[in-house]
Order: sequence, then structure tokens, then C-alpha cells
Amino acid sequence: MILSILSEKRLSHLNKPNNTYFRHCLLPLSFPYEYNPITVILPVKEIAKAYIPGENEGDISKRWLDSQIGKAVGKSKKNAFTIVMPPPNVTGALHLGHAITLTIEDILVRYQRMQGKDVLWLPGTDHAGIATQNVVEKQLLEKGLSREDLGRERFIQEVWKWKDIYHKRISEQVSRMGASCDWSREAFTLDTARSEAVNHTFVKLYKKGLIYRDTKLVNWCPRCQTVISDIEVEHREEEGNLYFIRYFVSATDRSVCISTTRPETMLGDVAVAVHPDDPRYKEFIGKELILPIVNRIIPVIADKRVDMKFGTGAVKITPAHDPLDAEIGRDHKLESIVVIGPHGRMTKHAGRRFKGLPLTEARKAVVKYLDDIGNLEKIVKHTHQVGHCSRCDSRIEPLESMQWFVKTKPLAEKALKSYKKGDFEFIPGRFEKEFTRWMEEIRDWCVSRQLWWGHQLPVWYCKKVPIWKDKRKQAKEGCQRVIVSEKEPKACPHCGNLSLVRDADVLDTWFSSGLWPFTTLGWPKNTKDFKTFYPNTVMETGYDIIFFWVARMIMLGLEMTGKAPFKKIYLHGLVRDEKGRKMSKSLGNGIDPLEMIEKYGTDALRLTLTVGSTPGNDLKFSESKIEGQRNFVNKLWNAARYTFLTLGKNPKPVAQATPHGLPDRWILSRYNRLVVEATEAFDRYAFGEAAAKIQDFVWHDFCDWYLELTKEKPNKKLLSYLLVNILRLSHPFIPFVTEKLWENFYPINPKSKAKPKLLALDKWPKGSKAKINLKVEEEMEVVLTIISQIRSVRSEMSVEPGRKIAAIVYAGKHEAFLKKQANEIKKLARLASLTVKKSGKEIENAVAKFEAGLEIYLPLAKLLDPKVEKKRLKNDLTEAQQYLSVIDKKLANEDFTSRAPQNIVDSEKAKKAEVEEKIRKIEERLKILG
RNA sequence: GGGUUUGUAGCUCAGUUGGUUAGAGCGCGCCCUUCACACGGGCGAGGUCAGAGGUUCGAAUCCUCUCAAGCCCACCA
Repeated sequence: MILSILSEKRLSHLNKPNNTYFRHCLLPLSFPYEYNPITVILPVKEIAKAYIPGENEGDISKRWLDSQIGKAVGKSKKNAFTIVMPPPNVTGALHLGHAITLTIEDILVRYQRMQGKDVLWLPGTDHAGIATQNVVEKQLLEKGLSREDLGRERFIQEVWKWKDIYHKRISEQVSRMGASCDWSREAFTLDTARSEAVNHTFVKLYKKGLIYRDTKLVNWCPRCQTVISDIEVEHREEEGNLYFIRYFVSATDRSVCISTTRPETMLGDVAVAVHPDDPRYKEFIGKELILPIVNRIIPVIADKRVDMKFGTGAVKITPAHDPLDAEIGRDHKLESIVVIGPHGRMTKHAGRRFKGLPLTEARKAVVKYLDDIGNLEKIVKHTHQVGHCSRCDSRIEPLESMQWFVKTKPLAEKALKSYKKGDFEFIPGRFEKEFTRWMEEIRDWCVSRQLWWGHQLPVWYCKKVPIWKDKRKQAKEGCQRVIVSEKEPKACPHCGNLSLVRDADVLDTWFSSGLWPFTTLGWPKNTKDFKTFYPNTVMETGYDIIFFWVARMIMLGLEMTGKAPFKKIYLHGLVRDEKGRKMSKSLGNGIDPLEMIEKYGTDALRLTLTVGSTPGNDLKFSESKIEGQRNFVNKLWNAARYTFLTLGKNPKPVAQATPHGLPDRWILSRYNRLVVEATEAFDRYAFGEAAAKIQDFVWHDFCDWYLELTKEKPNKKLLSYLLVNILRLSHPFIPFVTEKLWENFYPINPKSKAKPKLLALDKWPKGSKAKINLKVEEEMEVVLTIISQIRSVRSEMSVEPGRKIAAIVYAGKHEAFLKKQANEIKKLARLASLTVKKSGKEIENAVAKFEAGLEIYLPLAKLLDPKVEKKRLKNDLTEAQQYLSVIDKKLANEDFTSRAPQNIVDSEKAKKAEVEEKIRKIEERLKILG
């Protein structure tokens, strides 16, 4: 239980009715203190003591939706800032991957909006072909139904029902993240507009010869019962066996030994290949071998692609089931014998003995058979890469079949050219290499899928279809031509036949995603949105889908619109668990962002996903991190609460304020520095850096120092000015709490018809470099040093916190401004009196500190033990001497003094003088102490 | 096999174009019921910047190599 970890002391503190604390923890039944949280009456205050996200986020979210803060105007191209949301799948719930995407994009978008840009952040969802079909099928299975039971039409209806539910759910969750997107332009990859655009694209590419149909070796997932593209195959190292099998030369007792990892495929062997230069096999080339079990006569062929060093140097050729074999088979005009069928079972071509056997059993049977007839030479352990389906993890079977392909070479060439021209860039830049290499080595993209859920190919066949599974079944009637058309043809344009059949396959999900940056804007119609918002300004997504998505968008965008679809590609890293592992269902280490939102608030979650993260680098997520960010949000809340309490009723946001004293001038300088630096970081897309800077300012400069320094005599106008701008600066990161606090400046009147003045629609502050005042910052540094030094001594000497002591400071050149800060110093250092003089006599019976050219004396007569003080001084002395030796070493180096820039040398000299002075002072002091 | 990233305090990470006595948060130790905040405040301990060379007056930062971890790509049966 939470309370069990609290110390005794903290519990005693809790005896005070501290409502806010108890709202956050459940009380154990055995709670040892008499305290009943139910009886606690909240103190009547305008602003709660602690920020409770759950009580505010809903209202604020609604306020944003009602005010349509995300709605883009769409008038001028010049001022447009466009980003389309990577569409979440309609398969399930929000996960941390979505959370980081939405957070980064929302930060970017809110910042740009505050900068006055006409921002379009276009939301949408993805029909996610295989993924969605799989979940719906799974659901049906629970009712004991298969998709075949329902039939295509009814099954698709089921999926649409599912889509409606999950689409609503995911959209709500997107809003919960604070995403300020333009819901009025929401799109779905499978809605009418997008489907028409997909058909249009397919037909165009076909007519240009960039889409074709061919029989090739493809990746077949026996579980999903569909073909998948090369990049959907995940290669994983697996331990297996290497089988050595002897093939005899026809009518002799000589033989060739081959090695294979998949002995069952030998049933489909059509040759054995060796390297032409391999002396071991030169004499065998052209000879005929007897394929064991099958007893087929197969030739020994020579091919340079054979690796002499692997295994025996002789390789069996099975064109139907291995990519390299398929190539070699094609070049040597070999037959291809399909022995493995689409369900992962052996076909009739494998022979009566093996037909119908699942692969694993077929392997056992083949191996046993070979062993029995004496052709199995040996079996050795062997690790190798095995392809798995990225959707269901089944082993992929390379199968030969007729599919539709996109000819990618010409598209990739355009993409590379456009990249070299500088049309778009990657953030971080290193992904450029990955992108260009992939483009250079690209292979054709298999786009047809044997699924039901998706864009059915706009393809018809005259008369009966050559069914992909078995091309032998081609019908004899009709002209058998292929008709590719945006609209359903009534008759065959070639022969007038009225009997047409539509291709049953659907398109790869990524085909429609690849068009997303422009189909969402109304393309292929030349809409106003398309004219205004295309190309997009930024594409933001995870680096794990560069090839799946980013590359395809670029290729298809260039081909279809003539322009690269976006100018910048920002790639974020993956969210991992605290140990750096990928989050996965099987590991059970997944963190539910919604649970985190419930517990800590959306703002805290957003900060956790951005602060201290850099683009392209993975991020470890842990609950202790989000807890820390929740604490920050609360800190800001309380700083604001203090400010509002100070400002009194009806606080006014102030646009300008005059500084009264050093702390005022200092905080203004620091504030301007912050705005300049944070804005600059934002413009570099360094969001993590900007967030850290803002956070640092709020927590340390503002709360720890400025508020404390000015509590006696707060400059109300300046306080208001600072808070207003802190809210603006932090708003992109933590929109909820800042919008809530903003309400105190611009109260929400539910009865009023006037639009509320929302922070989300306010302006980003302008900082000025000219207002960064180095002199003021240096002076303040001295003040802060004094306070820290005195606090440090107090702590070291165990002076009770309540006890006020005296201090004397000989300030030298700092005297003038220090005198003016005496009150602040007294307060923060808890002093009864403070004397500031230019210089003076050494003070006896006092603790002495020599820092920053100052002499600080704390007469603690009664507390002072000369021995302890001597020890302390000696420590200070050694430290100073060590530092001096470092500087001396530098200055003694003639190369340094002659070659380093003068200002560097000067500053070293100044440091030296200061340390020497310090050492002198400490030594004197030690003399006095004896 | 090729490519790439990372290695900085016990943990998670910052560290701009080379010039700091190397920083933050969490954790740890001591102290604090001061009325914005205990989801807080103060003070403190803790680091040969993975290792070895090199460039330079000067390297956590640039170069080379080594080691370790991760990721991506690749048709070695």
C-alpha cells in the first residue's frame, strides 16, 4: 500500500487534514492514524492546492473541440503549415507509440499555431488490411465462425461494424492526448474519396506500365493465407540443421553431396548447381544425377552465384521454393515444380507418399526416407536466418504465384533525384543513408493481397479468371484479357464479352497509406485544400516505418503529383520499457498510456515523452519518470496559484512591466534568454531541448529564486507578465494545465455567447536578445552565491533552520549593488543582520568563506569550534590549490599563452588572480586560528 | 557479411560551432509542519566522460582503431 512506504515523520505530517494528499492515495484499512478522509471538507479556495488532471482535462478538451482550435482556414498557401497524422489502425486502442507521435505533432502544431501559422493537422485512421481482418476473424472464431462461413460481403459488413466502434474509440483517445487536429477534415483510408483516389492511382500506374502482373516467387504466409511484401518479412536467426544428402550420378556409383536446410524441398529439385571454377566438381558439370526418392533425372549445372565455401559447394536447385534457385532456374530455363501448397502442406507433386503432409512432418518423413535408403550423409547444427510474417509471426514460405507488382525502379530514381535536389530532408539527418540505400537497392513491390478487407483491385478479366492459386485453371472462353479501369466495365472493351470477373484480391494497406499526404486533401481533384496545403510541411513518424510508409509516400507522391509530398521528415524513436526492451504483448511489459493518463495526467505523460529525448533515439519509459513530470506540472500549478493569490481578485494579464530591482531585472534577462533559446530550439525541431529549457527556467529561476527573492515586495505587474508568458511557452508541451490556469486571466463564462479567449489560440511570446543583460546576470550570480554559501555553512555547522544569525560581507567591487539586495539575502539566508562593506578587518570567532572575490563572515561564536573551523578551511584551501595548479599548468604552457585567443588567456589569468586571492585569505585566516 | 546508433554519477539522460573546477531529474544521506507547492524546500555525497592512440596551445566534444550493447539491411543453400 502506498502509505506503508511513508516514513513515520511524513505520517505525522499527514495528521493535519491535508486533503490534497489523500486524494491521491487509497487508505489501507489498517491505517494507524485516526483519520477519516471522507469527513474532510475541502478548504474553500479558488485554486486547489494540487492540480488534479482528471478533474480538468475533460472540460478543457471539450472547450477546444467546441472552439475548433484545430480548424485550418485554408486561404493562403504562404502562411500554411501542414502535417498529416499517421493514421492509427482501427484495430485497437491507443498505445505509447501513438502517444509519442501525437505528442510531438501536437507540440509542433500548437507552437506553429501560436506563431500565427494557418495550421492544418489532418487526422485520420487506417483500415489496416491484414491487421483488422485478423482481429475480426479472431473474434468470429470465438463464435465458431470463419470468414468463409459468412462469405465475402457479410464478412466485410462485420468489419465495418468493428471499424465504427474502434474508430470512435481511437478518435476519443486521440483527443484525450490533447491532439489539436482539424476534425472537420478527418479521413479514412477506405472511405469513398480515398478509394476513388486509390483506383485512380492504380489505373494510372498501370497505364504507365508501372504496375504489372506476373508470376514470381513471393512471400506466402500460410496462416494469413496471403502474399506479403518483402519488407513485411522479418528475418530472425534460428537454430536448425544442415542436412547433407548424396545424389548419385546416373548409372555410376559416383555421387555429389549437397547440403540443405530444408530437405523436404528436394522433392521439387530440378538440378544441382556448382561453381564453374570449383575443381571438385568440374568433371560433374553436364552430368545427370538421380534425385533420390523421386528418381527424377536432374542435371548438374554451373553457376557463378554458387558459393564454393558453403557446405559441400554443391547446391540443389528448387525454383519453386527458394529465391536464389528461382533466379538460377529462370536463367537456365529449368522447370519449376511446386511441392508446397498455400496451406503449408505438400502438394501432389511431392508424390503420393508426402502429399498433404504439413511441412514439419514432411521434413521428418523425407529425412527418414533418405536415411533408410542410405542417401543421408550427415546432419549438422546450423543457425540461419528464417523469415517470419510481421503480422502473425508464422514462418514465411517462398511460393511461386501470379501477383500484381509495382515497378519501383523508375519511382525510386525519381525519389533519389528529388532528394538530391533538396526537395526534402530528414531529421535527424542520419536516416538519409538508410533511405537512399534502400531506394538504390529497391525491388518490385508486390501489392496484391488475398484478403477481403481493403481496396479491391480495379481489375476485371474477360471471362473466367486465371485464379492465382493455380494458373493451370485458365478458362478457354472469352479473350481472357485484363481490364484495368476506374469504373466497373460493362463489357470487355476488346471482344465485347459481357461476362467479366473482378479480381478478388485487395491492395496492400500501404498502397493507400502511400497516397495519404494528398488523398486527404481531396486529390485527384484539384481542390482548394490541395492547392493550399500540398506539399505538406512536415511528415512526422517513427523511424521504424521509413520503408513501409515514408519511402512509398515519396515515390507515389512524386509520381502522382509531380512533387515530393513533404519538405521535412521528422523521425522519432521507439518507446521502450525501463529496461530498454520493446513493449510487446508476449513480454507483458506494455504500458497503457490511458492508465498513465488516469494516474498522472496527460500533461505529465506528454512531458515524459518529450523532455530529454532527441529525434531518432529510442526512449525508455518508466513510471518514476512520469511521476517526476507530474510533480513538475504541480509545481507550475502552485507557482501560478501563488501568483494569483498575490495578484488578488480579477487578475489582469499584463503585456509589459517595469522592473523595480535587481531580481526583477535579472528574471527579465533570464526570461528573454529563455524565449530566444527555446524559440531557436523549436525552429530546429529540438523539442526535447526546448522543453528542458522551459522546465529549468520555471523550476529554478522562477520558483526557487525569483519568487522567493520577491515575496516581501512582489512586483505584481511583472509577476503577471511572467506567468502569462510562462503559460504561453509551456502550452505546447502541457496544454491542459496551462489552459486551465489561463482561465484565471480570462474567466470562462458559460452563459456568454462570445468565444472564450483561449490560450491555445494565443500568440507565442517574442524574446529579445537585446534584453539579455549579462551584467545583471553576473551581479545576481554574486547574490545567489552569497545565499548558497551561507546556507551551506549553516547546514554544515548544524545551525537550526529557525535560528537567525548575523553575517558580514566584505564585497569589494560588488559592494554597491549588494547593499541594495541586503533584504533579499537576509531573508533567504535566514539572517538577523547583514553588514555589507567594501573591505574591513578580519573578524574573529567567525566562520569565513571566500568566494567570488567576496569575504563572508558568520560570527557563530558559541557554535564555533576552532578545530572544526580549521579543518573546514583546510579543505577549502586544498580545493583552491588544486584548482590553482590546473590553471597554472595552462598558463605555464607558452604555446597556450601565445596561440590561444586573447580573451581565453585573459579569463584564465583572471581566474588565477581570484584563486590566489582566495588562497591568501584562507591562509591568513588559518594563521589567526593558530 | 554490410550499414548505423549508443556507451557521461547507482538509474534515466542533457552537454550547441573544441575553451565549465563536466550538468539535470530520479535514487541515496542529513535537515526542515517558514501560510504557492511534502507531487515541496535547503544542504550534501557520488564521475579517469567505455578503452587505446592521434590532431590541437587546449578534446566528453574532431579523426583512427579496439571493446560492449542495440537496431536496420542482405537470396549463402
